[in-house]
Amino acid sequence: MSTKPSRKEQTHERILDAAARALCRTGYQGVGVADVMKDAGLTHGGFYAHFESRDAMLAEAIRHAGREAVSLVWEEATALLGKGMTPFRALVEAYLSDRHLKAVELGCPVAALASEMWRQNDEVRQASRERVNQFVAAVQEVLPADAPAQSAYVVVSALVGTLQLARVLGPGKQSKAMRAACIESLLVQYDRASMEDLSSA
Amino acid sequence: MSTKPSRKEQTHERILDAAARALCRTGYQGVGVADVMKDAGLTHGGFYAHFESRDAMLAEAIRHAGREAVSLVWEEATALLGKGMTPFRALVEAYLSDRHLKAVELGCPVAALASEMWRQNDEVRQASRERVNQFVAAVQEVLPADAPAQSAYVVVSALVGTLQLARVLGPGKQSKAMRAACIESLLVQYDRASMEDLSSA
DNA sequence: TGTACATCAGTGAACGCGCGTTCACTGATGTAC
DNA sequence: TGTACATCAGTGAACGCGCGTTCACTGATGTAC
Repeated sequence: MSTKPSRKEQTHERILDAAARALCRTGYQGVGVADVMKDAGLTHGGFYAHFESRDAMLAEAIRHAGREAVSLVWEEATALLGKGMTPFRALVEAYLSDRHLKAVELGCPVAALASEMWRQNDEVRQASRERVNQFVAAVQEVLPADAPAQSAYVVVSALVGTLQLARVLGPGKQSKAMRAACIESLLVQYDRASMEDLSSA
Repeated sequence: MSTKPSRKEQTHERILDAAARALCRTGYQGVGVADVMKDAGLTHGGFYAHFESRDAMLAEAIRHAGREAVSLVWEEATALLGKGMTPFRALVEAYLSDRHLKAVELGCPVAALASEMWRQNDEVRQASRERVNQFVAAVQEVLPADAPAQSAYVVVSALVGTLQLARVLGPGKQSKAMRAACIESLLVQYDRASMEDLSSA
């Protein structure tokens, strides 16, 4: 079905890789056209053969960053599922794992960008909003069916807020303790079965 | 005790007002020296008589923004206290009020800046960290004494995350509903008395 | 298979612009006598 | 009270720099015959 990507498509992908990383590392305003191209092993002049504008690149980069983050968190969560955790708990623990805390460049763009999102222009803000909604939908998938409406939003807010604060305050014991407290709070609310496991252990 | 502020001190305060507003509106990287001075009714040349550098201004502006936010949220919370709410509930409802949602410029700098904080240089990051810690301390004050350790962090994360997401997704019914869900979740966890009021009403 | 040509991804110099910072200067304020 | 002078907050031109964007060009790839 999918044909082998052309030379240009491969280059495009490399630029997006660099752009998504820069986006999570430096924020929307920190992403420079020349730097991104350099990271992708190119000179800046070729940029406009790949994107209509810097903003168009940002919009694509957010989607790309979202895919990268899903793959990182999913990988971590799969390992935890293997240890017998519920899907909800695996997601929460993977999201607040040491690995995700440190891997800003390949991690969740919502955590990396949330406070800047509303300031962006329509194109970029819309792409950002979609990423948030996809995150909410993913959480919805692993929530018990009888969870109250809007629970997925509450969970996402808690995860994003906690990861952001942990990155500002940490690393250290404080970061670890506050992430653990967030996990416990979410399990108490939405995954009683896991909590009983915890307290009996 | 406090003497009348000098002309220069008054000017300094006007610059900080403008800087704090710009900071919450545009993020760290969006704050321009010339723009801030213009907003304060001055020309850009005088800037370095007031601050050693742009970063020094940012650090002061965060502290100023924190004071502004405390005053806004406190004012809103006081009104709710008058209606008989517990201090905890008043704080949570004030923080997630329509007014705070809309008043980005005068609102909480943690919500406005959290995802950018860890990227700043030592001076600015340190000032930001202190603001976070003061927020946590304020929440600690209104939490029941028997709340688990780290609860204040969990509450702050939830509040900050929710306000950020509400600003990206809203305004509209969705924003209102998700804020209400966050409030309910926090009351269930940390203010059972208020929750019983709610369910009996 | 080999040659001639068209296509096209990527190069690098150049552009206008806004930024943070510096500095010689101005004009108002306040002090000394 | 009035004059002369020192202080100092604020002005505006200038600087070097990095940014997003444009464009004429190069050199490699692929196609036609």
